[in-house]
Amino acid sequence: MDISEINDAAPTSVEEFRERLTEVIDDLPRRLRQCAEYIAANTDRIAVSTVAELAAGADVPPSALMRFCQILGFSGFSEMQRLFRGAYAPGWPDYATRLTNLKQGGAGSPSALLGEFIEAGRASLEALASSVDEASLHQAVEILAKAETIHVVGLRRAFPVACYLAYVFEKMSVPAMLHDGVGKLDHRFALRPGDALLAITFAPYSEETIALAQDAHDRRLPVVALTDRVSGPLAKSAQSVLTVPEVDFGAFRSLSATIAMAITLAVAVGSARG
Amino acid sequence: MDISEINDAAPTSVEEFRERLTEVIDDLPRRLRQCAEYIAANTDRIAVSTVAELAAGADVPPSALMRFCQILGFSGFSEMQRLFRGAYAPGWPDYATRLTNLKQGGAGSPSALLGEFIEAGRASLEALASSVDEASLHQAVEILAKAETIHVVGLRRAFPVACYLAYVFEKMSVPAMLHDGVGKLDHRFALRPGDALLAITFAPYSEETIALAQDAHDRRLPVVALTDRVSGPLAKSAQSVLTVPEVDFGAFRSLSATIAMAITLAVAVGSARG
DNA sequence: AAATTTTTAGAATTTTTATTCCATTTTTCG
DNA sequence: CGAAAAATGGAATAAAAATTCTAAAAATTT
Repeated sequence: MDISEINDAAPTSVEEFRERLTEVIDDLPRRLRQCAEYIAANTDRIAVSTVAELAAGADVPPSALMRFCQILGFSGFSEMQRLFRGAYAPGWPDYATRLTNLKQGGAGSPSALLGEFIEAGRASLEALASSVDEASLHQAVEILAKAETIHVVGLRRAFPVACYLAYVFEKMSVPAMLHDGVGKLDHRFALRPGDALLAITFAPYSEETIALAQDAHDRRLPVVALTDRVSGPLAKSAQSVLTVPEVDFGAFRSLSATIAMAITLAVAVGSARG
Repeated sequence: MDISEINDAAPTSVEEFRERLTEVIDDLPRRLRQCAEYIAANTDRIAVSTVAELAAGADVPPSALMRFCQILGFSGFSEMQRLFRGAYAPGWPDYATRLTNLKQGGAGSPSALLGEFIEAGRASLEALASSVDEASLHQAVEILAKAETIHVVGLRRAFPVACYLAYVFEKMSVPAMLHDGVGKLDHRFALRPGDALLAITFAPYSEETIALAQDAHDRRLPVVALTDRVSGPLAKSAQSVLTVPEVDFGAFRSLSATIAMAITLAVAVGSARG
C-alpha cells in the first residue's frame, strides 16, 4: 500500500468510519482485508474488546490489527476505540433500568405488561429501520402522489392504522376516502379511474380488504399494500408492497412500526402533492 | 459492613446485578454508596470505561470502586466489566447505521421521514418506560376491571387508539362500546350505572370527549383518562389520569407510546376479569 | 530469475490499567 | 469520652494491554 493512499485524517464519527472502511477495503493486502472484513461485521464490539480479542476473532496477529487501525487514519487501536466508546451512548441510561423495574412488578401485573409492550414496540421500530425497502417506499409514494383520490382500506386490527392515515391525509388536504365497512356497505364503486387504493391487512388477512384490492386491480387501478409479508395475499394485486416487521407480544401486536410507516407515507405523499 | 452480609456469589446477569445493587444500596457507607448510585445511573458505561474513569465520575478514589466491586461479589472490576461486555449486544450495530442511512436519503425524502418517525416512536416508548406512574395504572385497571360495560371514547387523532382498544376488548371478551361519533349521534345514555368510561384525548382536546367525560362524572360513573398532561381538561372529571409522553415530529405524533399504554390497559383489564 | 518493495509475524518494550496494602481518618458502641 | 471496628485515600505493585520494531516471507517489478 502506497503511503499517498493513506488518508491521515482519522474518522471522527461512526459514519465516517464506515465510509472510510468501504473505501479502502478493496485494495488491501490479505491480512489487512481480513481485519477490515471482521471489523465491518463486528463494529459494535470494538468499544468493548481488546486488540488481542479482535485479532483473534479476525484470525490475524495483533500487530496486523494495529497496522489496520493506522491505515484507517488512527494513531493506533486506542484512538479508534475511543471513537466507539464515545459514540456508544444509546437509549440505555434510564430506560433499561425502568424497564427492568417495570417487569419486576410481577408477571401479569400491569407494569410488567407495559414493559413487554414497550419492548415489542421498540423492537418493531428497530427492525423496521433495518428492513425497509427504500425502492418500494419511493414507488408507493409516487403512486399515491399521482392519484386523484386515495382510498384507504384496513379492517379489524388494521383499522386503527387506516383511521390514522385518513386523519393525516385530511390534515394535509389530500383527498382521501376511508373504507370503513360501516353497515356492511362496500363502496367499491367509489373508486374512479385515476384513483389509487392503499390496502392494509395482516395475518389473518381480512377477506374484504383482499377483495377490494383485487377489484381495484382488475379495474387497472394502482394498489399499494401495507402488510406483513411480501408474499401475502395482496402480492398479486398490488403494484407496490410495503412490509412492516411487527413484533407481537402474546396475541397482540404493537402497531408501532406500522403506524410509523403509515404516517411516513401520508406525510411524504402530502408534501409531494405540494 | 459485616463480612456475613457479603453475598460472595457474583451476579451472572445484568438483572441479577441490578437486584443485588438495590438490595445492598441502602446499608452501604458513604463512599460505597456514592459508587452504587453512580453505577446504578450509569450501568451502561461499565462496559466501556476504566476503573479510573468511573471512579472520577462517581467522585471517589479508584480503590473505593474496587471495594465496591468486591462487595457485589466480583473478584474485582475486571470480572464485573466482563459481565457487561458480554451482555453488551445492543441494537445499534445495524439499527443506528441504518437510521443514519435512512436520514441521509435527503431532507424530505420518504426514507428520511421514516427515519424521523421511527426515532420519534422510539423516544416516546423510552420516555413512557421512565415516566409511567404505576399507581395510576394500577388504579385504572381496577376501575375498568370492575365496570360492567366499558365505554371508550376518542376522536380525531385519538380515534385510532380508541378503535384499537375496542378491538382488543372484543378479542378478550370484555363488554365494551366504542363511541365513534358516527352521524353526530352521541350515545351518552348508553352509559348505565355500573359502567365506566375510558376517555382519550390530546391537545387540542376534543370538545365531545371532554363533554362525555364530564357527563359521566356528573352521573357518578368512574372515568379513566388517557391524555398528554396530568392537568389537562380531563383532570377534574377523571378518577385516574394516565399520561403518555408522546414525541412529535412535525405536526404529527407517533402514537407508539399511547398504543402501548392502551393495549396494556386492555390486556390487564381482560385478564383481571378472568 | 534476480532485485526491490511490500507485507507479515511475533518477540520486546512501553504504556496504561487494575489491584493490593497500609497508614490515617471516621464512625460506632460500651 | 475512649477504645474498638470500619471505612477511606493514596501510594506501591502487579497485571494486562497497546504499540513498536525487526527479521523473515511474499509479492511485485524489471
